[in-house]
Amino acid sequence: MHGFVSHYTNRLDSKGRVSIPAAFRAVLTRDGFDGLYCFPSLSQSAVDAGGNGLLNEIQSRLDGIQPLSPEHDLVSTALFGISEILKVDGEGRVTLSDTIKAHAGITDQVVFAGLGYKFQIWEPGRFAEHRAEAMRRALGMLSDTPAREGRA
Amino acid sequence: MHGFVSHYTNRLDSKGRVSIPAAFRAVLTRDGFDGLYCFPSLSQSAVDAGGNGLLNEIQSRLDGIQPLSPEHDLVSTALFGISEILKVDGEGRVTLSDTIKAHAGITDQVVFAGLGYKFQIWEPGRFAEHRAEAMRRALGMLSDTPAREGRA
DNA sequence: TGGAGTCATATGGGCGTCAATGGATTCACA
DNA sequence: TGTGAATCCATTGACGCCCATATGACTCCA
Repeated sequence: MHGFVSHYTNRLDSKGRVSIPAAFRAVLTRDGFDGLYCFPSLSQSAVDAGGNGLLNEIQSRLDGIQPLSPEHDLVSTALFGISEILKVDGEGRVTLSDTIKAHAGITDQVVFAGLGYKFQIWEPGRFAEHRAEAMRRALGMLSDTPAREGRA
Repeated sequence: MHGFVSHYTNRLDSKGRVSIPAAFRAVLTRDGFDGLYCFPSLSQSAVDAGGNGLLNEIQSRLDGIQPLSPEHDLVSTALFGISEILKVDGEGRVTLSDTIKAHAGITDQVVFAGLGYKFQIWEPGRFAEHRAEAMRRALGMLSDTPAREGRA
């Protein structure tokens, strides 16, 4: 299996730690990134997370922009500056920062949702809404979009 | 990790010293630059800082401009002439000059924000605004970028 | 087919280490 | 000799690291 798929719900403990689902940890390990790269989603109240696969995706976007330009600063601020690298402990847990928790409205539980090259971390209630919305809109997009390789 | 990523908030002590985040220090050490190269951002009320990686980026930018031309003088003045090299003490702290503090509106706290090949130093309040702005505009820039395929 | 045993994951908590911070002492230079 | 800076030392508080336990799924065997 290549990427992050399926979804899992885990709890935060008293120190704010939460276990990354074992299936996702396996992907991160294979990916070779030490830690968990994550940042608030630009358009949703969720957190985008991943490893080198996600990082490469971001870097390839930045490669098209001239360094030292205001545009480059802007995008790299949004993607690198706002991001955080969380350490993963021996048990596969991370501690979410206050910034991240605030952005996603996370309190005591989170949903991990796989999106292939990355995954998202949601507050369970918001994820339920998002999921419903995503299903409706994806249906519309899939029906009038030409067939494309189904990436995993 | 190759570049400056994530962000940190640190305080200035009574002598105006502030600790460079350990993660950034690690990058600077590997980068091999002794000290901290920094200059006021041309477009923002922040300070650009980094090591050899940043210097190389500037140099390669200058390479595209005809030497001895007024344009070259202008750019090299803006990027080299205005810069300062701050000394890093044994604990990994630097003392920001008055010029720099004035430019960025820094008083007692600063945010270090990684932008990959360099990082920026902000007054926390201004960074919060800038961050929100960056997220909004980056979203716009990224979403109408042609979609790419073939991710890992 | 059912039950016991086994295993892996999720979860809880304690402790040591390091980074951030504050202060003091020494040094250089005017 | 005074002023500012650089180096050194001390404190503390967070976080990384380790060990212990619970819980549920799965296997294997009777």
